Amino acid sequence: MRDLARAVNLQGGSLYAHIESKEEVLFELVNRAADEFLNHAEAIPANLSPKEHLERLIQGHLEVIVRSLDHATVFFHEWKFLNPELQRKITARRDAYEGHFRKVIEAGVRLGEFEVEDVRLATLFVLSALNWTYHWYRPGGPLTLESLSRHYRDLVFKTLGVRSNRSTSRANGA
Amino acid sequence: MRDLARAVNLQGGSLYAHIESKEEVLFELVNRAADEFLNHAEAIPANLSPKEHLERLIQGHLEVIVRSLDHATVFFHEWKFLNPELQRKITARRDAYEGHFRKVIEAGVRLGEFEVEDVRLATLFVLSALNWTYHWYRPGGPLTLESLSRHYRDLVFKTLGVRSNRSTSRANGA
DNA sequence: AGGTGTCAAACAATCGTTCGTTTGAAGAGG
DNA sequence: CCTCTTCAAACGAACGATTGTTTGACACCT
Repeated sequence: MRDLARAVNLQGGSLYAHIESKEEVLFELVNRAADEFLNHAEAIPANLSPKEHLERLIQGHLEVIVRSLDHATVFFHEWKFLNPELQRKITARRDAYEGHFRKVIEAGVRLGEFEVEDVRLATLFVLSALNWTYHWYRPGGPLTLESLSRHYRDLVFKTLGVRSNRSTSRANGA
Repeated sequence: MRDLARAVNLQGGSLYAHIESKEEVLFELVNRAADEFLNHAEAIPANLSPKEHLERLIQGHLEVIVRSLDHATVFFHEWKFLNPELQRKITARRDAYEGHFRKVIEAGVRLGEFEVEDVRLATLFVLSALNWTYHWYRPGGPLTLESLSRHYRDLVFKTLGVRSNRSTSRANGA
């Protein structure tokens, strides 16, 4: 808390003129990170095909992680240190977010765009691959967000058994 | 430290007759978790096909995570709190472990078993999907390790563009 | 006797938080 | 223009608890 205070040019105790407790601040942090993910997902138009929709979900997800590495890290980990009631609020939002992915994959399977044995496991698999990005991606490196998004979109599509659209994956055949 | 002491029926300070410091204990924990992963990987026979080899790697990886959730959690996170020198020892072993996956994927691409644009990114993608398992898998639930391994193996194979072996993934087509 | 392991106590540092006081700017009344 | 009051914001010291670790005395085993 004293570190936080110093960051806004305050004495440790002075923070408590503005906040209730350390936990309240943590919740605010985690919850706003949840906002970032959910806002991206909810801003996607509803009339897209599952493939297009999922591509946007992937882009948004990676964008949030890459552009706000710290927020993503807090979102993925620190909610465990909230009290049970606040934890429930966060996990509810996380489940809602996962729902966006699951539903679009379900729709894709229904329309024959995807071919997947177990939608729940496939959703988990895909989201896992995306989430872990915060462990290794460092902005300013050689890999741009756009390049990462394209590669990961292709990998996800393969994972979900997309058949057509060989345009991008037929490059090197040596 | 007092909690650790109580777990072995000792007083807090008595621990220091056996250990150097808290950091030493943490390193031991993280390093032994690294052992678990590496031992599994190194026990795989060298004469397998890339597909078989990768399947064993996936099985071993998930087995370590599922059977020692706590160890895996510590391995994935707590190494960051070691001093730089000890951190290097851990990341070196992690890189070696990732190398097992990368090399087998490389070999698979070379032999035409896999079809992948960027081996590095594909390796990262696959390992990410596997690693995240510790976030949600809970032993004793409806999903057995064996079932998880099979599903994830199929998903990884699709991700890596495996063409043949439709035996397991042609079950439900309604 | 001589280690070895354990205890209880204490250590300095740090934690989140509280509290009484001071500060400084804004508004009211003359 | 000056005073007086008000009030939120900040200070700085202190709180009780907890942190990792050290110390010296005591007991046990060879």
